[in-house]
Amino acid sequence: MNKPLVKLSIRAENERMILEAAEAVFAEQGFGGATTAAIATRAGVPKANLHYYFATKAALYRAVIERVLTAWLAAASCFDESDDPREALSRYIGAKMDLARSMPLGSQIWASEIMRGAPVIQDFLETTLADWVESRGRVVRRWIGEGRLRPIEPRYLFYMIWATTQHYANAAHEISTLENGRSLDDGKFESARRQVIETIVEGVIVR
Amino acid sequence: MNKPLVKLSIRAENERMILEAAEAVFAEQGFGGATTAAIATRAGVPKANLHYYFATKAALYRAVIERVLTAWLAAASCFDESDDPREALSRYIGAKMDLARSMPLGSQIWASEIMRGAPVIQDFLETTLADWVESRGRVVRRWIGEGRLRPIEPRYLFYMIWATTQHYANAAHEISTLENGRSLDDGKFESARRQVIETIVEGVIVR
DNA sequence: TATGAATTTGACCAAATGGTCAAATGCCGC
DNA sequence: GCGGCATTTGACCATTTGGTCAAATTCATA
Repeated sequence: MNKPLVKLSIRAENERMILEAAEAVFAEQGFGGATTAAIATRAGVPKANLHYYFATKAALYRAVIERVLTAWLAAASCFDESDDPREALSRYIGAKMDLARSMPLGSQIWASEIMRGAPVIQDFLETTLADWVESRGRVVRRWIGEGRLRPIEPRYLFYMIWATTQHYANAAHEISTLENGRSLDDGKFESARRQVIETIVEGVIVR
Repeated sequence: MNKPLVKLSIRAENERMILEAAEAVFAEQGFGGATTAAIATRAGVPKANLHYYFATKAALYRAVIERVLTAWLAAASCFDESDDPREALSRYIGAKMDLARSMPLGSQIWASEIMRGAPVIQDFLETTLADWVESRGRVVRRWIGEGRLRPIEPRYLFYMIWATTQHYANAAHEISTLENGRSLDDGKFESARRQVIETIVEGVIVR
């Protein structure tokens, strides 16, 4: 029998619980600082059970990273939804902000993976990401040629977008400390989102 | 005898070597992933000798963090060197870029400290940083009132500056992968620096 | 150069870590 | 309800970890 929408198979359900716990622990402690015991406890299963579903800590980590990667690709595709620079950039930056909002833990893991020298996602950086930067860089250069964008280096623009949007996930704790101890509610996040889009777009667009 | 400029005291010299090694290991592995053995090896001293100078791993970590904090304060003061928004922002952003360039490891440790929930620097966030944001936020609001800046929330501007500049340290590996495997040379870094300043300033200034 | 303090270090330890295993239990189609 | 598979789990293990210690060595200075 199979009622995936009502009750997932035992395997699927347990893997989901473990992945969720792993995401939280990896995000807060980093790969090195995370322990399988802590993850198991947080998931509410004995450690041996965790190792039944994920053979090693590294394999579990890879599974977590893969989810983030999928989400990254979805957001990246938003860049192509328009040929107008203002609109394309707005959409892309907005999608990245939403990603940071909806997957803060995944975004943090992404950041610390890169700080470690990307041992797991190096291949992704060299292939998919490099291609994306190359092709979207050409689009940006075309806009510059058409006099619609100021003469900028596309990569440095991408870095700025990635950095700023990710910051709302990576530094969520710092931000909530500075916002009277409360994390951004939906309204405040929405104004931050608008301001980030507006500032970057105004910063590069020719009026 | 005391020739501090030619030969530091044994203590000062060894502490420096250990701190340097610790900075590298903490930056790459995070607090949890770093081992005192790895730090000692990198510093070229036996582990027991490391513990002679720094009683615990946490104490060593705190000592490393303190150096970053000092550098942060120095850069922060650049905001006040002018009353003209374009100039003040340019100077501050430039100083932050230089900080990321000159202390990339420290910046990475800073970032992962905040991702962990700032267990060590929470006090700094609540006092010094909150005060800085409050007072410089007032300056930004004054500029807005004078019609020199577009109506923005100052904090979101600071977040953008911090995020973008730090990214050049945090994501140094990702960046060098995207720059044909070579890390930014002085010339490229200088253009990135210029573009970051220009984009943010143009993004918020009223012309 | 004698002396007390600072430094060095190999050997050691208890706790924590990632991971294993085999026995027990649950589940499901027949 | 039976047989075979998936799942669960406590006990266990080798290695690594942060940290200690006491004996040996070096240093500064009187």
